[in-house]
Amino acid sequence: MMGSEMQFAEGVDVQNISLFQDLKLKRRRVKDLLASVTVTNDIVCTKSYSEADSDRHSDNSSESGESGYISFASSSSFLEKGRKGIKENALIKAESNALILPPPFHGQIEGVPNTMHVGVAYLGIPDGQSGNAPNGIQNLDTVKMGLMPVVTSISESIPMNGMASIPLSTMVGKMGSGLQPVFFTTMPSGFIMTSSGPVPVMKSTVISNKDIKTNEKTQQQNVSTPSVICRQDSFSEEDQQKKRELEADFIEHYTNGTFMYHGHITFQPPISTTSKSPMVGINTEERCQLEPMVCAICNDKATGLHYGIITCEGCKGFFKRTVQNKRVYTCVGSGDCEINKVQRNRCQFCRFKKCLQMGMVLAAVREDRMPGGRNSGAVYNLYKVKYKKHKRNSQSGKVYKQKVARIHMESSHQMIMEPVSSKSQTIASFTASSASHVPIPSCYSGLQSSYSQIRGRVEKKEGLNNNSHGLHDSVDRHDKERNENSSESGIFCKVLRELESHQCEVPQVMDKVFDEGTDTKVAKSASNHTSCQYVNEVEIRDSSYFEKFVSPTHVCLKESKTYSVISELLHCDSMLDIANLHEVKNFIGSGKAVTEVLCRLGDEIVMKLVHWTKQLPFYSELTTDIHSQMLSDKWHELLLLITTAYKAVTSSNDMENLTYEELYAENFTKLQMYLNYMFSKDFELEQLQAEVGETIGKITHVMFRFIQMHLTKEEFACLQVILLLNYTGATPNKQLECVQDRYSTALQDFIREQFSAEPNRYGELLLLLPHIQIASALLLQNKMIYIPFFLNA
DNA sequence: GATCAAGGCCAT
DNA sequence: ATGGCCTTGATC
Repeated sequence: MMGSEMQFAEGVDVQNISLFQDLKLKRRRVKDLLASVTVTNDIVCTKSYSEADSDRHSDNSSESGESGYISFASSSSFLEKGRKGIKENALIKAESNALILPPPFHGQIEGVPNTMHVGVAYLGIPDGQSGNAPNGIQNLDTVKMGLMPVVTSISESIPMNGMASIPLSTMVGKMGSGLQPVFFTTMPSGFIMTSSGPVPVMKSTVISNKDIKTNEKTQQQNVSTPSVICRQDSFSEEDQQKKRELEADFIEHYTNGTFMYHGHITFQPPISTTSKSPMVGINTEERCQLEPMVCAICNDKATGLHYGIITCEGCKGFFKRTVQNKRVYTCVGSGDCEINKVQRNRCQFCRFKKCLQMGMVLAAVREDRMPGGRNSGAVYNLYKVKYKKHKRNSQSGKVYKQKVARIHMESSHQMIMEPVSSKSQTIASFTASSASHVPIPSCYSGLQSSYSQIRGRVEKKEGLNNNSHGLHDSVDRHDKERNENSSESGIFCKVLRELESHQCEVPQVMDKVFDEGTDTKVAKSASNHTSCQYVNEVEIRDSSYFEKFVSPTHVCLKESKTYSVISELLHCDSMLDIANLHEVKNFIGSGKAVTEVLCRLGDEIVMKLVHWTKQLPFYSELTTDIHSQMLSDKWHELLLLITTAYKAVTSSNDMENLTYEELYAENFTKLQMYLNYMFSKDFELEQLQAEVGETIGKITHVMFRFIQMHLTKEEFACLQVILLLNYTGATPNKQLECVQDRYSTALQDFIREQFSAEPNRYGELLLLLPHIQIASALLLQNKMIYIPFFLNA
C-alpha cells in the first residue's frame, strides 16, 4: 500500500495526475479529494489518492498499490511478477547509490525458459579482475561480454547455467572505465530484451537500438534507452530495418516499462466490410445498419466501443489487463503474427501491438479503476482518436447490434502523441484543432439572449463596443444558433432577466449597508441599513427573481453584515495563488514531458481549488456531494476567472492606460513564448493566431474589462463564489439557494456602497461571468485549458 | 429512465 | 489468462 503524502509545495502526488489528465473532473473523484483533504491552518494534507481508492475497492491484490495505475513516475522495482514458480513481486531494489535498472526488468516472464539470463552484461572485465573472470562471469565467444546475474530472488526458479547469483549491490562501483554495461533479460526462444545499447551482437540476434538518450550518467557509460533484440530468422537486414522503423513508436511505448505513453502508430482501421462484404451498391449507412459489429482487432463479434475502438469482450479485457498490470510481452515469432478470433491468444505481443496500432487508448483504462460512467471525449481527443457515435439497433434484447462502427482517425500512420522533443509537434496535436462548432452548454443560452440586450446598453454607455476580436460576434452567432427555450436556472439568468424585465438599473438609492464603527475602509461609511425603501421596492415589484437574488432582505441575510460575509471569503486561502504558479517557471525547461508538466500544474490547481472549497465559510452548510458537483463543473471557469481577474486585483493604477490591443499583444506574446518553450518549437505568429487568437481575444476582453473597472479583491472573492455556486445541475436545494443569495446580495450591497457612482457595476460584473464561462468552455473543449497557466505565469 | 463504456467477477 | 456476463455511474 502506497501512502505518499500530498504536499502542495512539491506539486501533486503523481497518483492524482489522472484528475487533470481526464480534463473533465469526475465528481466522485473530487468528492474523494474533498473527503481526504484536511485543512489545518496552513497545512494541507491528504491521503494519497491510491490509498483512498484502495479503501473503496475490495480487490486489493494490486502489487504495491500500483496495479491499475499508469504512473508517470518510474518505479523503483524492475521486475514484476512472473508466473509458475517465479516469486510474485520479486523486487530488486538498488541501494541508494546503486544503478537503477530500467524497464525491461519490469517485464513479465512468460513461462520458465530453459535458459534465461537476467542480469547485467558489460563489455570487458570489471576493474581489478582482468584475466581472471570472477565467479558468475561468462565470456561469450562472439564478444567479450560478461554476465553478472542479479536476480537472486528468483534464482531458484531459473537455471542460471552455472552462473552464480551476485547481488546488484556488488556490481555497483565495478562499472569502471572501459566497461559498457548493458542490462537485459533473455527471453525464451532466443529473444532478448535489453535496456541499453549498443549491445554486442550475440549469436542469432539482431539488435535494434533507438533513441540514444543523453542522460549524463548513461551517456558516460554509453548506455542508451530500451532496445529490443529480435531473433533474426528469415528476414533480411533491410526488412528488419524497415519493420523496426515502422514499429519504432510502438516499441518505445512497449519497452519503456513505466508504461508512460509516448505514442504509437495508428493505421486506418479496416472497414470490415470493404474486403469481404458482398453489399456492393449499398450505401454506407445502410450497410452499417445491416452488418454486425466486428472487433477491429480479431474480427470476432464486437460488443461496442472499448477504449476508443470497436472490439469484442476478449480484446477489451485483454487490453485492460495488459495496461492495468503493466504487462510486457514478447513475440516468439517475428512480431507480425496474425491476430484473428482463432489465433488471438497465440501471441500476446502481437495482439497488444495490434490494439495500439488500431487506436486503443491507454489513457482510457482508468488509473483509479472507477467503474461506470463514460470517459470524457477528452481522453480520446487527447490522443486524437476520434470516432463517430454509432447508434445501436436493439435486437432481441441482445447487446450485439447491427452496425459497423466507423472509427475515424485523423489520418493513417499518425503519431497519436509525440514526445516533447518532436519538432513536428503542433499545438493542435496536443490541443484540439478546431475552435469552431463548440457547443456552448445549454445553461448559457438563456443568459446569452438576456445579457446581449443589456449589453447594448452597457456598451453604449461605456463606449465599449470592441467586437473586432470575435467575442461579440460569436456571442451573437450563438444567440442566433440557439433556441430560446433553454435552461434558465442559472443565477445570472435570473438576475439578468430580472434586470431586463424591469428595465431597471440595479437600485441606486440604497442606503448604507454596513454598520458604522468597524475599522475597515468599507465599513467606515456603513450604516444600519435595513433598507425599508428597498424592501418596499421589492415588494411592489413582486418578483420572485428579484426577491431571491437582488433583495438584501432575504431571510438569510436579513440580519447579517454584508462585509463580514465578504470578509470571511477574503480570509480563505487566496485563490490568487493559482494565478501565480511558480511551478510553471520551474517546470519549463526541466526536460519533463509536456503532458507531465501540464498534468502536474493542473493537478496542483485542482488541489488548490479543493483546498479553497473546504475553507469556504459555507462549506459545512452544503453536502460534500453538492460541493463535488459544483467543483467538478466549475473548476475550469474558476481557473479562468482567476486568470482574468489577477491583473486587475493585484496591479496598481498604472494599468489604467493599457489599451485592449496592448493587453492582447502582451497575452499573445507571453503565450507564444511559453508554448515555444514547452513544445520546443518556434510557433509562427500566423499559426498561433489561427489556433488561439480568438480564444486569447475572449480572455483578453474580460481581463481588460476587469482592469478598466478596477475590480476589487472583495468583488473578486464574491465573483468566485457566485461562479462556483452557479451550479445548475442539482435538484432544487434550499440550502444552496440560501448560500447563493447570501453572496450575490453581499456583492450587490458592497458595490452599492463602494461604487455608488456606478449603478450598473453589479450587473456588468455579472455579465462578464458568462463570457468567462464561454471562454473556459472553449478552452476545455479545445484542450487548451492549460493556456491560463501560461497567462498567469 | 435508457444508453453506453468503464470495471469486476468467475467459470473455464 | 481469458472472455462472457454483470454492475456501476456519467451522459443522453
